[in-house]
Amino acid sequence: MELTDRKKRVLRSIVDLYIRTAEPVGSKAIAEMPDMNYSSATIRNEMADLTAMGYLEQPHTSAGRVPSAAGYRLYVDELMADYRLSIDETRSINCAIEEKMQRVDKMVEKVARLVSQATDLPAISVASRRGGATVKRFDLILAGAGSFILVMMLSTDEVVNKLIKLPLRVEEADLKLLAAVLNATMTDLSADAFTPALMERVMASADSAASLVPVIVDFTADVLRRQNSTNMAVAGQARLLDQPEYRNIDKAQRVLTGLDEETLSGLPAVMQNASGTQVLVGPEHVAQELKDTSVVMTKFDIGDGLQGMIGVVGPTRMDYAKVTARLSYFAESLSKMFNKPEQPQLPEHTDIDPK
Amino acid sequence: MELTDRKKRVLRSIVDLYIRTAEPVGSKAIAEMPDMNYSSATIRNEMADLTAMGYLEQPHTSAGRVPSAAGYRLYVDELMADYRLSIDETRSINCAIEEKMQRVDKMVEKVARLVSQATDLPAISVASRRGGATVKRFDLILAGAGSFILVMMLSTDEVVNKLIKLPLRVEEADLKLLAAVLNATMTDLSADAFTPALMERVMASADSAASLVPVIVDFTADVLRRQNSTNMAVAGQARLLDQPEYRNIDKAQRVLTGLDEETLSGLPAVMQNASGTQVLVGPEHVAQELKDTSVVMTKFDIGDGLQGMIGVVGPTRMDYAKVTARLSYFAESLSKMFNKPEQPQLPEHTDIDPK
DNA sequence: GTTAGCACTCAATCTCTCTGAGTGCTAAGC
DNA sequence: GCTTAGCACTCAGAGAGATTGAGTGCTAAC
Repeated sequence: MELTDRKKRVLRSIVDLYIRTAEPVGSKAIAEMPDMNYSSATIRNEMADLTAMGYLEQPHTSAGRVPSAAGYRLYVDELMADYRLSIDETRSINCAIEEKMQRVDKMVEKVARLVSQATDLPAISVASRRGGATVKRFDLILAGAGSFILVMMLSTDEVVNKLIKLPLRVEEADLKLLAAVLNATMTDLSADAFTPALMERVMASADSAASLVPVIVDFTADVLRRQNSTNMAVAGQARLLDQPEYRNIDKAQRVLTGLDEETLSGLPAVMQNASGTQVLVGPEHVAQELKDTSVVMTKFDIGDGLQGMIGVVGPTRMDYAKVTARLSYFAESLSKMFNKPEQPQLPEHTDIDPK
Repeated sequence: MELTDRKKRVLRSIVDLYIRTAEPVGSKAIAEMPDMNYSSATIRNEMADLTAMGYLEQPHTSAGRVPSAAGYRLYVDELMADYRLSIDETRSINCAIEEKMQRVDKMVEKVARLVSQATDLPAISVASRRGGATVKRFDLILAGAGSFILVMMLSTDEVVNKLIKLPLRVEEADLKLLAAVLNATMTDLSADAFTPALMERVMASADSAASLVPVIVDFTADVLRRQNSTNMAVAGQARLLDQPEYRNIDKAQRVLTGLDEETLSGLPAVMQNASGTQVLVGPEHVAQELKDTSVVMTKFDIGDGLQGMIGVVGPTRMDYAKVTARLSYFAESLSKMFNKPEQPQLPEHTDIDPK
């Protein structure tokens, strides 16, 4: 059977209406729409065809039709109209973003909260690092009898440090020597180069300071490994319960259980090679728990070798056009914000962890 | 009317049973309990009295009784039996804790998740700093033409750093001078000492390096302020829906909305002066959204000037004895873990933020 | 190809009754 | 004077029909 233009128009109207009402859509409702100059019987025939083709489903005989996953897919890819953000919407998104974002983890949390607020749905926000970091330079600063500070400049232009306390005397001279050794042997190595063999080699060259080596090597490897880690936050889970499909507690619970950082950790991978805004409809999903939801995600650039991602989780019947529009605008604004010219007066980014 | 011993026994039995069943408790059920050698009629009289005294409530005439907030209060403070953890329980808590916890923010998240798992309820975990930090020492390391690294050792024994890039040449000599000035004027000052006046004083002494001062002063003030900040995580919100009282979506939604970091930020303050495990029953609450829940919280010591806190949010009818027991055990284990003798082989704590 | 008409289906809603758990009160018993 | 058996009363909740109405598929006429 062929998917005529009229069939597409009918399908589109059905999805639109279903998105608004969350109720199965009947032939009469479609026939009565302004641009639809056919009787309900005709629409009924078309609907029967669309059902046969797999774009619609019928909860039970005497109910209207509901879009199937394939129906949504078609809608998202071809049929849906662009949603234009109102000035009010852009303004409220903008001023939400304006606030300073300092640490990455806090930033990720805040972005998640903002996105959730802007879309009235649970939101995810991720910051992940591209590629492996290496150490560009080591410095050691004596800090007291048995303690010194290890400072590492990374290839990402970040600086990482650690106060190391040992139950033995540390001399200024040892540190000087050790720093030289470290800079000679351990710079420009990625995380997986930190093997026991390397450790031995470094210890051999370190001479009288050999006892300090293990702590440093372990720590360095740890930091590099951690550089590849991703930061993720979820916010606004409770908003899911605003959606009529989750008035059913068991459904709601299943989805809410799936809405934590651990279960969602597979999402960034899906976006890896994708660009622009991505819509995952129901069954295409990663996490089992989310099988009757949809996820809309989009990437953006944070700068400093970081890759940002924001996304929204909602019922399969969500207003894709609106959500996509808001998400894209959000992503664009965030990209701009993070990549705007640096102002020398202000710290451009912060490497602290107020433990 | 006097609260006789028998009345207390009846009340206790009612709360116990209600905690188990989540159903209003009738006189017959109490009368049939092993140690209760009275007829249901007698119990009925006692229940009528307890209702008059405000410890019980009646959903409707022909239903049983339900404990009121006052009833729970009395139960928690006086009546409830100690719950002994089974070996299995302690073991599973222990091995959950065993995993290494590295960064504070990650640690807080993980603890929240563990606590939630151990109690089957949504959990909160907080790490907050006691008292104001100061800088003990400044170091400046030249890192390139227009950039240098600022390293600060704090009174908390933490080390914080920042790579500063400026659109001007920086000389080794300037940095030496500046470091001396900073160490002379800006050490041992708490966050609120960082006024514009201080900035001017420092700039005056900094001589040729004066242009570097603003960035440094701002950053330092910022770090010190941030040192007082608290880290909070919430986990397992979805578990709330396991509880029969939250089969009602609207109730569930209200509470879930209240279960985010922002709304709960008032909780730590409540614990400020309290010690041991604290039970907040319903109306005594901070957040409006949580008015028909209870919160059980307990403090523990993380070391390094950090104060930990874990808590659980659940229906007013939660198994206080069990939750309290698990929480206390958890807190104790965490205290032990964080304060165990340092092992020189391993980094004892980490000050990085892999932005 | 389109549409009016009609018989059919079936979830949802409403009404009504019934059931039983639970109560309060009274009067008899220890 | 405390305890208890007994009884009348209340009322939420479950279950059984009956009713409604939105929606369908099919057919025959336009």
